[in-house]
This record gives sequence, structure tokens and C-alpha cells, in this order.
Amino acid sequence: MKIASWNINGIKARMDTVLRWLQEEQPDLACFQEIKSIDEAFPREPIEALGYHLETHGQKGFNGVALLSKTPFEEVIRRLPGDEADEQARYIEGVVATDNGPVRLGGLYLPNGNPVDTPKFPYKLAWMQRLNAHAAQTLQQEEAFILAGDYNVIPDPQDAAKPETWVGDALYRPESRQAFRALNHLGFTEAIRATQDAVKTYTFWDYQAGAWQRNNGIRIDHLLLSPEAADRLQGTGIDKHVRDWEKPSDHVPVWLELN
DNA sequence: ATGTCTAGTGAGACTAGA
Repeated sequence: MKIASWNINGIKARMDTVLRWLQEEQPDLACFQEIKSIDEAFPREPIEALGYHLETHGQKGFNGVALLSKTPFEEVIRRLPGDEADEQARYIEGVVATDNGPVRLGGLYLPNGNPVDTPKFPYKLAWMQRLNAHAAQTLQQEEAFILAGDYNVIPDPQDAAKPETWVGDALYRPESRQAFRALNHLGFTEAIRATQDAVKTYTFWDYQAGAWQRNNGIRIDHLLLSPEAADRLQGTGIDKHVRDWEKPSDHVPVWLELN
């Protein structure tokens, strides 16, 4: 089965692109980030018409996440546990049944954290602590669990075309990278790194300054697999060609195949 | 060097967020 993650940067502006990609790639299970829509305004019907079950967790204006599946969700969790006061819609988790047992997908939109001298950076780090706690707890269930999304973390220097320009940025600060390593060390396998020779392999190119044309990208969309999921990993892909379509998102889809 | 985009408000061109 094919499982994908994509920061679409606004569902209303991206509907044609999203439908084209769904028809082309036919993921069995997918998570979207930055839907930028309240649940009531999300254009469900065209996606459902392609045979997808849809679960959204949105808010007004920005953020917002969604799950899509060709088979019904048996369970859905909205919000990242650990802070009832957190109003930002950045996490949704769902379980689907497969021939090889249940598959649990957590779709996340990790806070950007810039500027670092504002409350946004401590919010990012606190959110990562909550994510790691939730991930540790979920791993105890020993299921095929995929934690996927826009992590807003550049893990290593080779994950940026120009790492020197990211020094001091929240996406590359030592604290952000350390928290991402700690998450991995709970027992996850980072699927792209595990299967690809990640040289100049990016998932995000800024709209500004011709970043796409210059391949000035960063790799910040990640697919983390529990041991039970990693044992079933067949391969991964980055749908880089989508960045050349009309009205692209600044992120491209990343996906993996499980047997 | 930023050569940009999206959504909200509200009715034109700002702002916030990235």
C-alpha cells in the first residue's frame, strides 16, 4: 500500500493540483498539511468522488491537517495530546485495517518556530516534546505506525542546498534537530533516508528568489516508521515533478510503499 | 538579493504566516 504526506498550502487554492495528483498517484492513505480551512468549508465532495474517506482537523486562516484513505477509518484522533490550551490544528491520527493488520498514520504540521527570539520558538520546542511523548506512548502498541508530515526540521547539513544560510533559523537550530533525533531514537526509521541516496534531494523550495529553478531546497517533510512498519517498507518516493505544475505548493508529496 | 503565495477582512489594499 502507498502512504503519502503533502503540505498542500491551502486546499482552496490547490484543489485542481490535489485532484490531479490523487488521480495520478492513487495513494491508499495520505495526510495533508496546511489545509488553511475550517472543517465546514473544506471542499470534500471532489475528493470523496475519487473514492476517498476524508477526516479534517482545520482552523480559520492557517494551519490545519487532513487524512485521506481508500478504506474507512476505524479510529481518528484530533489534536496532539499534552496541552489542552493549544488551539492550533496541527495533528490528526487515524487507523485503517489492511490485509497485514492495522496501519496507524499520524499526520503532523510541526510549528515553524521563526522568529527564534519570539514565543514561536519555545512553542515549537514544547510541541516537539509533546510529539515525542505521544510517539513514545503510541510505539508501545507495537503497531505499524507512520508519523508523517511537515516537520519544519532540516535534520542534517546534506538536507539543505545551502546549509550555511539556515544557521540560526528555527528549522536548523541545534535544539530543533536534537528533538528530531530524539524522536527518531525512540525506535523510528526515517524512510527517505533509509532508502534513498539523499544527495540534493529536497521536499520544499521557497516561492521566492527562484529557489525552485536553482534547486535551492530543503528536506523537511519526513516519514517516520515504527519497527513494525519499517519491516514492511518496500521503497519511497518524492514527487518532485509536482513542483513544476501550475499553481504548485511550495512543498511536494513524499510517499512510501508498504507490503 | 529575496525575484512569492495564501487567507482574512471587507470592498482596495492592507496584514499575518510561512
